[in-house]
Amino acid sequence: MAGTPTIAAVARHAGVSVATASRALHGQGASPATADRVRLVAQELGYRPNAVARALQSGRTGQIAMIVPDAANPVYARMTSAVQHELAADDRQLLVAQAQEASAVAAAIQRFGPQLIDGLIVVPLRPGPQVLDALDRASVPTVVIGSLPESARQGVVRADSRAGVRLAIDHLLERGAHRIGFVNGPVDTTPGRLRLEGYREAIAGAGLEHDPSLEVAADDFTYAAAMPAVRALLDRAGATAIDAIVAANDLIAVAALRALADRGIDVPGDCLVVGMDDTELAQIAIPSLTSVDLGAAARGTLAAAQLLAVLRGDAEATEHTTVEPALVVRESTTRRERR
Amino acid sequence: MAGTPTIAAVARHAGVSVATASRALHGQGASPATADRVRLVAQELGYRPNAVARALQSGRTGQIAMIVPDAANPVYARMTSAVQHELAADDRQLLVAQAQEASAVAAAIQRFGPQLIDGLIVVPLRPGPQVLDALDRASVPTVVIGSLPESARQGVVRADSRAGVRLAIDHLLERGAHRIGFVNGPVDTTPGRLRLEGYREAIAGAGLEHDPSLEVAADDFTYAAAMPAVRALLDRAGATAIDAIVAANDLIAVAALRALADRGIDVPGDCLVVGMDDTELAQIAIPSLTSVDLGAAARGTLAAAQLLAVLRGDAEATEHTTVEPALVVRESTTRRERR
DNA sequence: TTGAAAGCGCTAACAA
DNA sequence: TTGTTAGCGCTTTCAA
Repeated sequence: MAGTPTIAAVARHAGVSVATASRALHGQGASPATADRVRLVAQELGYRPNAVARALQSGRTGQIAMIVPDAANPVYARMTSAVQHELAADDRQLLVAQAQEASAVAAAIQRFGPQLIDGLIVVPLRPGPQVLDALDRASVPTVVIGSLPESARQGVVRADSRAGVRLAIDHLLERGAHRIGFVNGPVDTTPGRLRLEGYREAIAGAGLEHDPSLEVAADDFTYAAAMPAVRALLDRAGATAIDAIVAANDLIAVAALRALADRGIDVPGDCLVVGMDDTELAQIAIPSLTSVDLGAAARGTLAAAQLLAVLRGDAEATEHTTVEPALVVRESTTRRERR
Repeated sequence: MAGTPTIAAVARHAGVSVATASRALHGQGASPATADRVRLVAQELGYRPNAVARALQSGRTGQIAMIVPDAANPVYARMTSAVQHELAADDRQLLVAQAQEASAVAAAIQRFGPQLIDGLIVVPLRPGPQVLDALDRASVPTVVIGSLPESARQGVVRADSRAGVRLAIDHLLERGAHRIGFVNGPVDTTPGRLRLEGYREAIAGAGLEHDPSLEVAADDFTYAAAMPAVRALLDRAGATAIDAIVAANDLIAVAALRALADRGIDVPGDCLVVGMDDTELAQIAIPSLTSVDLGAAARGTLAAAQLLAVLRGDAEATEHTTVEPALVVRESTTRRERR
């Protein structure tokens, strides 16, 4: 752009060398008088330092990229927002990309090579060989939100999905549920696998027998994908036979609410429902949704903080952290009293 | 990073000059044999071009920034997603920032100076003098999604809020509503102002008298902010006196559904409800929500396309486009037949 | 305290 | 077809 004044222009107008102008603007090693004059000129000219030139010189851009599976899922909106907030405190920008399939995630990671970013936060649903390989090749410090092998060189912040599901099921048992259905997301994803394990452990731990007909998996962690899965569960199990449903996330839980309502099954009167992630959706739903907070915001904050620490050289790049879940009880598991 | 090979390393290993290496990799003006050899060496070394250096040289980074008021509102998730999709086709990255207050928006615009971006898409809720000024100072081509004065130098893509509200109200009148309440967002925002105008026009156009007690405004376009506003409306107007509610967006509409349910008022039996934006929330809600599609995705796509055209030099920077609204009818305004 | 000069990694004139 | 050279805007040695 011809219109954008460079530091050379500022220096010329101020009658100093480029180096002096740089020092004056940077704040170090120029006489107060010179510094003031240069700053004034810069102001008048509307000088703004060119971030690209500075980045080339310094090797850092101040930008962090984040790859999430589904930007439309409120849980990632929450996570992203937490990351952005944490980064803003360090005056860094967040760049969000969306990729779900292993190949797309790998491609996205590769694309952020020695690029315009200083660090990377990846939320992989399916951390298979392809993704792990791409992560190992990433040329900037990387923190993963999700599960990775212990040996992984990347920093990891994870939820405790299994404990979360157990929390949900213990709660349902307490409220008198006996036949608890489970609507999962895809089992080939990390959360899908862990949540199924958590479900089976909790059922077994309660002394209930394992009934495969109570388990069903949606093709995706979305409302649309969950609907047929929920319907299949209700058809198969016989609607009255189920007295509670645990959903692998809030979108799936809301689909369950809808499917139950369509069949005239009252929640929580005839069937209890628990979601996971504790997104805004849980408050909004009618009835409002009991949900397991898997610490989305906390994970985002921790991941961002860890990445910043690594970039500052303050921390090991490979630290693994786990965030504890918490149950938030709402109407979908509470017998009605008022109104 | 010491580990990242530069083009100089590739050139050395291939026994050619840096310029030849660049040409070989770029695909122009090198002999096939040389090109193959250089590409092979680059492959072996794991060479990845440094985007920052390229950007400094070419003056473009391939990055577009977008500033939205509220990343958690599904309508912006939708818009952002559409933009990202459009940009990806041109191999560009999207950088999303969140800012709502005029000062924050202005600051965000300023921060993206001769920075790491080639273009900017801004979605301002309150395009006051401060924001307009910042927009005029933006050092990259900018497209605004929202309303701006005709004289604005920026490209503009806008929804037709007024027509949208009219669509909603005509629909409600058709379904027999007589006393239609309106739950707006903040009136000092562009959508708030236009939607209120649309409401009044439509009411007047139908020959109904203007009743200020039917109008209420939330402090923000969110579920939480809408709740007290909806309650105030119901309290004030007398719950039975209202037979339909138009909400300024889906989040507010869902709050209305909740407040009505809390009072035992059946939707759509006793009161019809229409939302705006036609987000995923409208499908998810129970009852599902009739909503006016203001073309969020279309606006995103158009804004991105226009920005790309400007960057290519194919288009005027100041084009103004309006997207037509469409009504999507669902349960919240449909008397029940099945189930 | 200041200036001259080198260089970050790359592309593109200009010569050869 | 290839190499040499300059330069994008900035920071930072090294001298003065």
